[in-house]
Amino acid sequence: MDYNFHEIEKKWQKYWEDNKTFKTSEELTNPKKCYVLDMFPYPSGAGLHVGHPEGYTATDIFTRYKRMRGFNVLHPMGWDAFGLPAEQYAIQTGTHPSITTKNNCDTFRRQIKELGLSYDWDKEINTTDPGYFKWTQWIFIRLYNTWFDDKLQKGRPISELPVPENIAKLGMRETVRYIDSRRLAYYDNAQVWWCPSCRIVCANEEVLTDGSHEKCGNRVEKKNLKQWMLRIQLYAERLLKGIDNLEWPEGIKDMQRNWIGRSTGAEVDFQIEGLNKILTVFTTRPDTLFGATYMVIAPEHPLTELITTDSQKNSVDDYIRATSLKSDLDRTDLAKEKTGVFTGRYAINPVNNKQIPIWVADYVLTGYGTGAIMAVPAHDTRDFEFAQKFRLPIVCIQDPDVTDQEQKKRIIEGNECWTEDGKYINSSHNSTGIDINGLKKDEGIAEITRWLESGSLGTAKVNYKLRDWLFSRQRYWGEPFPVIHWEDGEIALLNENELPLELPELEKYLPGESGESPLSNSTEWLNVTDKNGRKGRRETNTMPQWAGSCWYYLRFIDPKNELQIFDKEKEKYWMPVDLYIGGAEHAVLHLLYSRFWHKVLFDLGIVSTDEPYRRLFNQGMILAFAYETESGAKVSGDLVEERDGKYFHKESGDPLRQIVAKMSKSLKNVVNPDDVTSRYGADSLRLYEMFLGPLDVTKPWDEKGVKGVFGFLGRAFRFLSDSDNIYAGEEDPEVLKGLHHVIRKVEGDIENLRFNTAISAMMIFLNLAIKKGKITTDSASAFIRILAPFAPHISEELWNLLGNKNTLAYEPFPEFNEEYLKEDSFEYPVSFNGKTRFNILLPVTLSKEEIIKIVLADERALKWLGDKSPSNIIVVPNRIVNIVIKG
RNA sequence: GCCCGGAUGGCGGAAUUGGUAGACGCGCUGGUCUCAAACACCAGUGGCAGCAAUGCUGUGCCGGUUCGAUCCCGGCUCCGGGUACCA
Repeated sequence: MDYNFHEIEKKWQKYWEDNKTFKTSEELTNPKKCYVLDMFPYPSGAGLHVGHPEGYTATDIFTRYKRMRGFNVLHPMGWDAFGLPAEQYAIQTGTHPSITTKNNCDTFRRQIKELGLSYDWDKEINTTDPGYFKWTQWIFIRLYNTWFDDKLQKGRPISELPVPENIAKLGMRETVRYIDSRRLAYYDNAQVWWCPSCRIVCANEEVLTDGSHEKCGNRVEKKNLKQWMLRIQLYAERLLKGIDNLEWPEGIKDMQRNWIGRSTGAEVDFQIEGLNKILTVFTTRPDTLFGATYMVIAPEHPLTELITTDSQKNSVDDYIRATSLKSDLDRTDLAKEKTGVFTGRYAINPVNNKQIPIWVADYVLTGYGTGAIMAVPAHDTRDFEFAQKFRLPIVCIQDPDVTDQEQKKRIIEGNECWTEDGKYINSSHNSTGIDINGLKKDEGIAEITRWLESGSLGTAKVNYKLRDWLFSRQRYWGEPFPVIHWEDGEIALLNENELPLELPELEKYLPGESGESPLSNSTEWLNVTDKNGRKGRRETNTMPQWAGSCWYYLRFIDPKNELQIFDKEKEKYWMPVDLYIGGAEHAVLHLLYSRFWHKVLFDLGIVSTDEPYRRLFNQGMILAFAYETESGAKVSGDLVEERDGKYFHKESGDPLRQIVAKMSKSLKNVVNPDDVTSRYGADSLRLYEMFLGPLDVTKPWDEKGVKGVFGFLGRAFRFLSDSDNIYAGEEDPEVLKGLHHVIRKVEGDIENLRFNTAISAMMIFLNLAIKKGKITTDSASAFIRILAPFAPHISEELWNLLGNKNTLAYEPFPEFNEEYLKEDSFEYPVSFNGKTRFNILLPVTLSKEEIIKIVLADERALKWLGDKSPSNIIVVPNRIVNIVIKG
């Protein structure tokens, strides 16, 4: 019978849909549960590209396998549908984003269904649905009404926040201000990145290192705007610690750790000479205080103006003005050349009471630590550069652990910077009583920190790079904040029963140039009056796209619940997510934000687990071939022709080079899954995406490669659909061994997400079966069931042809039997001095001595030995024989 | 600069983590079928030498450990990702 994949795939997709084959069981009694989640897509207008099915197929194989192993499976799909493209389209065409969104979702859903993915479509969610974002707003209210108890390291309801007496005494206004200062969500005047092209603020994380906006590629600027912020910083330690117990790729864990950027050190107070003020610095190296020869404060530091002496005022003001004009891009770009100005003022080094000058320089950042540093040029490369440029003293206080005497000399003389360990020198002082000479770094840090704390000159301190999260955008197509700004300055949140706060209809979607959201155009929606006649305006910013994706995995559990965010029992049953697969581009932001929300919800008793995603896996990107000329100019795919395996420009005839690049519209190398499905079928597409290589690496798409798996499926179908090849009775021992081998291989490979080798093993088995010409019904049945998670349509059809009436989706996955895998002989490779010379088939029961005897008696061994005798013979049972000959 | 990956035939990739390098697939070559092509099927296929048996060589480069190294150690080169004056 011919492999008519069109018909087969249509038939079974209809069957699954009609029978709701993949509907999640609402019985929460099966102790074996498995929640398998894909990173849900933003439904763009372009439709699916071949990158999407990669992750989706992987999770689908995993879930289909788990179902066959008796697990109760939750495997949902939905749409992260708020976002800029739909809004930009609305600006251009006037089409409401909800219409665009709906159309795009319909396309995505159709395409995904055509891949035969076993989602429970009754669980579908859409972040733009008021029934969904009602609960996003609800969580925002929770964040607003939560404070972080530093002692307990836990978020608690704001009603439980103790207000210090000295603040309560100051009255209502100060009390409210205090409480507001502790809320996890706060409204603040923030210096923010502004993208003039998108007319939107961006989170720090959305600005690339070259100063461009991640979304559009245009330059961003700094701007001061009142914005909503989330105090993710307070959760830094929890977020960091939580990483350790996760079954995530180590690389992703490292990225999150680096992003949180914990560093331990101390805050040290320096008296400012001639002012009754203290300048506090953060340092990771308090042990190097004796080498601190100057200090630096950031230009934006609040004390800068005060510290500056009259004589230095002009030059400092000029410097501050110059840095404020520099974009942050320039500031980091010019990292090589340090700049700065002396303030005219001195501070007192607490370890030796020495006067040290205070400088202003933009290599010190306002946002990190205290915005001021003590500079130890001998032991910090940045300070060293600065000191060299401005001829500031460089005092070495560590005898470096180096063997090179020349280098040692340079370091001790202050001509080279040393940041590694060494014994302290020049590190004692009579009047302060401190002496760490001779100690090493770890001891020195501990000793000085103890000394600082005992004299109340400083404290041990932990700092994090992680910044608070800028949580508002000047956009229409996002979740509205459930917030009203009253004319008297009060900020009030809506009551839960007023949710969802929906978006108003607009005529114009264009945001204002100065940074106000398009929502400010909607006067009817915007202006509110309370029952006392007090006037107010709604918050016109909307939430960033991260908001909806921060908690969607929770809503999938109970998507239609109108009364609660989800049913508590269901949450308890399904959480945590057992396997989460998506692109590595979300390694930091989405996963960190999401973990943060989850921890807050956990602290408030809303969810039952501390972490949302137990096991994470990142699929690699799928690249495509592209073409460039000899000079490296890229050529659009439709202008390329192939002749004899070489590539030429269709118009100019110039020879072209084949390269591998990201799929992009401009290169015209985007592969549309629909094209592949129509030519080879969904099963082939699925199989090929998995066969291409390991799931986690980037790999190039090669259309020709699909033929390989298509051929495999075709052979499988023609062989197994022909009843002449299937017989009842005893299986051939070789086939039986092969079958159990492939069962074991596929089972292990699915658990470890190594689908490429699983497919290869199935190919090997099929080749064997075809060579033998026939297999038993039992073997055919088992083979079809191990193929099913990978290529479900063809498997259902073959299962049906085998005489089964029902879907195989819940049939047991075959178990391998160790008995059939046992070998009674092994073909030993015999090597001489490590080089394999011949193979010899021996029973596995032989002892080492017997093996040596037989091998040495073999005439091939005699040939290689010649007249020499072996000095050593190594026998590794069922592995290898190695004969060592000296000379 | 720092952190994390990676480098294996013409190509995508395998290799039980120290034990026969190149599984499986693509491509290519030859053959069967066909008027021909496509499909399908059979055989071959790392490189060099040889009619062949066979030999030599071979996992980015240099060195080391080992009976034995794609795998471990030291030193490089190149490529990819992340991050960047974070004190």
